Amino acid sequence: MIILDYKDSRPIYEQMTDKIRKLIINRVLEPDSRMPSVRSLAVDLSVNPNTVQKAYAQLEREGFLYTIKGRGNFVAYNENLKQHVKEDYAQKLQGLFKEAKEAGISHEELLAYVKERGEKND
Amino acid sequence: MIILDYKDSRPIYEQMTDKIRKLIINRVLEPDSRMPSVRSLAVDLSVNPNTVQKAYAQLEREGFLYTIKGRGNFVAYNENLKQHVKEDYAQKLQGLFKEAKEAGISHEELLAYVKERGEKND
Amino acid sequence: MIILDYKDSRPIYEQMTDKIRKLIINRVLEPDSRMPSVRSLAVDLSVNPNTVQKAYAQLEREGFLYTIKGRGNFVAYNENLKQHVKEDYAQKLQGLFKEAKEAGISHEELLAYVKERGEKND
Amino acid sequence: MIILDYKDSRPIYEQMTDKIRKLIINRVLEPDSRMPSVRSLAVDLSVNPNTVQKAYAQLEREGFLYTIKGRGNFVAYNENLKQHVKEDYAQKLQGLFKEAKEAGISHEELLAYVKERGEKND
DNA sequence: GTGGTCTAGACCACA
DNA sequence: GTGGTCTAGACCACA
Repeated sequence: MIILDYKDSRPIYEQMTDKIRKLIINRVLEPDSRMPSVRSLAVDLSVNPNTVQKAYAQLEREGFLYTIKGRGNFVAYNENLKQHVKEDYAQKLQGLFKEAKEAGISHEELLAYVKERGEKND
Repeated sequence: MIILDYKDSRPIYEQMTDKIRKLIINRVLEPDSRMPSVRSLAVDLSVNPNTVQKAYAQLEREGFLYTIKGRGNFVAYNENLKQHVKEDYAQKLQGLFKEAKEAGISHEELLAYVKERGEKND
Repeated sequence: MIILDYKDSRPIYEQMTDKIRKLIINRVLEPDSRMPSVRSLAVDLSVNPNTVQKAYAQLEREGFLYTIKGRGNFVAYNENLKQHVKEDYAQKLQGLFKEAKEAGISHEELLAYVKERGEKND
Repeated sequence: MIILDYKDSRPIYEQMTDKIRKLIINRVLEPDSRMPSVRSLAVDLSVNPNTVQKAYAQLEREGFLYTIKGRGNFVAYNENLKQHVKEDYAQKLQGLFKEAKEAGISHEELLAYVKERGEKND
């Protein structure tokens, strides 16, 4: 269920970590289940094995995967992870609000505007 | 008033466009006032003239500066620009909310969390 | 009656030659009448005298002005000039049609489209 | 199929964008096909890689190319592009007609003259 | 002096 | 290998 968008400006390995992370958080990939091997996933996605390796390493650093040498990569979900993710989005959001404020737009103004926009798109 | 951060991962020319854009939007740089010349700003920031040139060209494309050959670059603020900037932040915010939602975090939950965090930091 | 647009991308001297040329062709500036001196026009338009000089020299080359040393520049209209101008526009138009054709747009298609557009703008 | 004209007053990168744009619009370069790499095209045309880079960046901004870092530049044709190009020529044509009118030449007169000229050249 | 273009060549992230 | 950024420095048109 990983679809890569080559026209996306983000690097491939980042698209992969993002998608896999979501799959883990939303329990689509079950805790302690085995991930596809680097090589097989590389073949499936028509991507360089280096790229898959890079994505797995990144997710391991973040605590979403753990590796057992010779056996493979496994899903490492635990409740703390969701908290980390929340922290992450909270930081990004605060950064965005701070930037907007520097550009003369309060976060109330911005939220009101987004709400209005959202309704149009419904 | 432009300080470059070489530890920042963003390219120098992008840091420059971001800072100058903010100065223009906040009216620190007045409409139709002259920007420092490509060369003088390059010397001030210890940066290559090409890099300043790239930043100025970008800002011209965005409508924040206009250029008169042989004369210099000038601030081109008009009221439409703030609207564009607002649109820009609104889009980013919607993108962030959408992503968070995919990670299992509603935008209400995220905003509540950010509010709580913000109060701690006060 | 010469208004310069500093936000126009064309160089100042070219804007000047274009405007003066039109004034001559349309008989606003009468044949054999005296043009303002380089210096006075430079002052009037808040422009470098070099720039006025360049414009006058260009118009002399094209046959729209003639110079009498120590007396000034004079309007040199004669019927041939209009023909030259017509030739000039005809060439530009053919160039445009040729380019459009290379981009896959016939001149009939283009003219039809412009006509349609024009009616909307009325 | 790209030939540069060093006697042309237009900058090299602009000649390149113009030629490539035409090749894309006319489907000589097929959608999603890979463009030559920045470096290889630079060598082929005996031009600096920065210059090719500038041309590709311009075409990306215009929507004719899309870039995948580490992979290359790809043709991004879609039907909207032809419409944009048509708009572009229509605007130029209207500008030309307006100018000619100010010089005392109606667009009917100009078109008739061009038609006559064209027949001579056949 | 001022911006715009270009070369030669380097370094980096990504694949 | 591939694109993106950057430096050092040159040359040109324009004012």
